[in-house]
Amino acid sequence: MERTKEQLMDLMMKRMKEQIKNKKYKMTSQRQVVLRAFVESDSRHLSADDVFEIVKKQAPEIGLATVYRTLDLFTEMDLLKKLDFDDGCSRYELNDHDEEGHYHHHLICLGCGKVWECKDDLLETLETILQKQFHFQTVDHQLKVYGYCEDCQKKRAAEAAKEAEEAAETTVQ
Amino acid sequence: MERTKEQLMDLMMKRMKEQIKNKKYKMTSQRQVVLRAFVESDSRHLSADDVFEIVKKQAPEIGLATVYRTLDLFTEMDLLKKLDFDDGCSRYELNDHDEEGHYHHHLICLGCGKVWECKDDLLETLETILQKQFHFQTVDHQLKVYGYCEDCQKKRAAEAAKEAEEAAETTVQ
DNA sequence: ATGAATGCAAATTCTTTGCATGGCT
DNA sequence: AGCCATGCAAAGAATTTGCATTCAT
Repeated sequence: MERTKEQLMDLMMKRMKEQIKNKKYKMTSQRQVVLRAFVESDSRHLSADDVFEIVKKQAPEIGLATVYRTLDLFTEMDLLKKLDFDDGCSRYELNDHDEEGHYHHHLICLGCGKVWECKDDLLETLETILQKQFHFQTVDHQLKVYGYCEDCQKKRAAEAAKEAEEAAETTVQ
Repeated sequence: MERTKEQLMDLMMKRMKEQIKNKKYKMTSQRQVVLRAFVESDSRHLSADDVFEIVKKQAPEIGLATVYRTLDLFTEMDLLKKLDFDDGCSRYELNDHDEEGHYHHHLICLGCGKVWECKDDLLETLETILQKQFHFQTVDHQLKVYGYCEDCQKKRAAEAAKEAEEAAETTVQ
């Protein structure tokens, strides 16, 4: 069950390399260093600037813009998850989805802003459980559900069909 | 069950006036106009700039800064709820919590960005229900829970006690 | 009359972009 | 070689702040 940081780094690197092969991306030292920042860091939720500060130690010449671009890319690659804790900047966490579909939730303290995590084995009477397990006094919650509405599902299906068709033509040629 | 816009406006105005009495706030025409923007608007989730554009028609001299300050104030007063749909700005909605504790959730389409609302009668197998009721294909969700951690609960309790004490002293004098 | 609220403009903060240069593949 | 990725600086966008003035109480 336990996994060392090296093993995690290897796993994430493997996942990055898979995607780099498929798509037209390149492996760069900057990208490795950014990924490592997340694996090594003790704090789970890093902002672009947090990452920048960490990464400058290993690669002093790196630019903040590169960090932003890398975070975007990793999010698109599903290596990271973009989060928002209402603290004025986007934060990111490693997306190591070991158990499929097991999200975790974020408890944000209105007093000190600290963020706690809780597994989602339980979407039962949420607040009762938060109270019991975390002694967290819930004031409010906001659930955001991301996905595709009916229209966009159709659009995407149509696009996928068209792409498949084009791919087939290319192969024939 | 149905409520006209005038009734809603009256209700919200009443709630504002209550708070203005208690605290040291003042009733201004700008604040009324901003509140009205939310009551009258057909779109439920307004950004600061949306509000600014609406409100300029009624009060052309108003400043964007005032809109921001008013939105903050209303949020603090619990008249509005601050939302975040990942579209680069904060949005606000009327907080008319008729049925206590009945939140609603936001479905954000990854394709077109449209936002849907669903009542929270049901925090059962979420995705199944979203699929059935909204034909919404869930890809991911993010639940944010706001409240107070154990430490802050203690701090707040202590502060409340101190304030009560001071108030008592003042009364005695 | 007093202090809170406003409008305006400048300042901040986070993030993105343009472009010349460097570095994977 | 080709072209993606980088660094830097400038641009953008959302939000906040300072300050003189206005306005509610």
